[in-house]
Amino acid sequence: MAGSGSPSRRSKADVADMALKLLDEHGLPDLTMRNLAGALGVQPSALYWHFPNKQALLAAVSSRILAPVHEVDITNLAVPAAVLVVGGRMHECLLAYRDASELVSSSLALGLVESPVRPKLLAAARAQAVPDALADVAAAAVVHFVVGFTFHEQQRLVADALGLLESEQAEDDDFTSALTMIAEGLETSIARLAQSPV
Amino acid sequence: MAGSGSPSRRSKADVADMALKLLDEHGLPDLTMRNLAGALGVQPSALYWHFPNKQALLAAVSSRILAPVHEVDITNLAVPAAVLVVGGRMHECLLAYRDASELVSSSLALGLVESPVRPKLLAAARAQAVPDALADVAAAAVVHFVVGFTFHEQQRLVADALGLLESEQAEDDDFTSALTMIAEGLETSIARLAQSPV
DNA sequence: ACCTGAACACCGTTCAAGT
DNA sequence: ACCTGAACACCGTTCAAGT
Repeated sequence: MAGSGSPSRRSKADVADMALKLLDEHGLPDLTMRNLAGALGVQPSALYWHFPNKQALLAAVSSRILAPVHEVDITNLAVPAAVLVVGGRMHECLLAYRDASELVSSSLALGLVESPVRPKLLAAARAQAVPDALADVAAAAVVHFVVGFTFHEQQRLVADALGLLESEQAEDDDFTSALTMIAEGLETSIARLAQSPV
Repeated sequence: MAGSGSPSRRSKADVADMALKLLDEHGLPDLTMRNLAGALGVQPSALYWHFPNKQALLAAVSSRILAPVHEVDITNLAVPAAVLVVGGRMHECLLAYRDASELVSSSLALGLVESPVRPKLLAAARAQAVPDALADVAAAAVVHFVVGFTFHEQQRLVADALGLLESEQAEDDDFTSALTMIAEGLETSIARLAQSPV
């Protein structure tokens, strides 16, 4: 009875929080402006006071999903080890919410949210006197691999839920193996650089 | 005057061809069932005789885009070299049509089209007595990296077209560098395997 | 500052019916 | 075998107007 009589206006953060909740509970296709407005007890048009359009809203949700990646400390790690840690952390973040990889993939591609991997790897590279260019290339390989792999992984989750696939396990091992492959390629590049520096 | 009086029924292939043309000329957002029907001189509902739904249509378009990848011959190459060739060819295929990477990305993730990279790499691996499992992991890394990188690349093309970005060049060098990194990681894995085989 | 109400210009899909 | 016509149940977005 009490607590719903007030006007109870929403903040930008409230809207993004509810969007993340809807994403996780009902998936990206059901995250419509109309459903979101309904969940907030508001008209669809009200959302356009907080965000200029749906893409901007989705970018805000993407930032929330990726936020924990910024917290990892990898400055004292060798660069290949840093690749494994930051890539693994990003993988966890994307798996934490339904359809997160699809959402983040498009936000990243549109340039509406920045990859948390690049600044992390650049910091590690500078602490070890590894050139920025190499960290950039590694960051590109890692972020595309992680997002793409997790996207595929999450789609298989829904296919499994529909009972369409026999679950081939060892999915997570595949992720680690492939990420390790990228890290080892980076190690080779660094070693070659040490022999004939620029 | 002549040539348009006949009923001129469409085949499944005609529909997919026109869809690919529309994709390339107007982009994925404008590739709607209604626009496609209009371009074919047909009612939207007619498309559902040829394809059960839009996803199936898009999968057929994805297959057409990726078809050239099947033609590369890599059986006589070492596996890391095969990675570079097949990855590079896939990159070219995705760049050949507007928004192709976004389209192929979702078709692959939904499992509606199969990756051409995996069978190619498996063939190369078997010819060199490299274990299937390693080729599988490499295929996953390559396909996700290539699709993700090209997706990002194509989004930047539209941003450039809108005059939003100063064109930082060397985009293609970045692709090759990162792909090479994956290939070198694979080489390390193979070398380690040669020292202590299963 | 934050929201309503109503409208605009679209979507994908279904299905009876036509030829 | 291939397509029409009409409908159903949706979308994102805009904008004047309210409080």
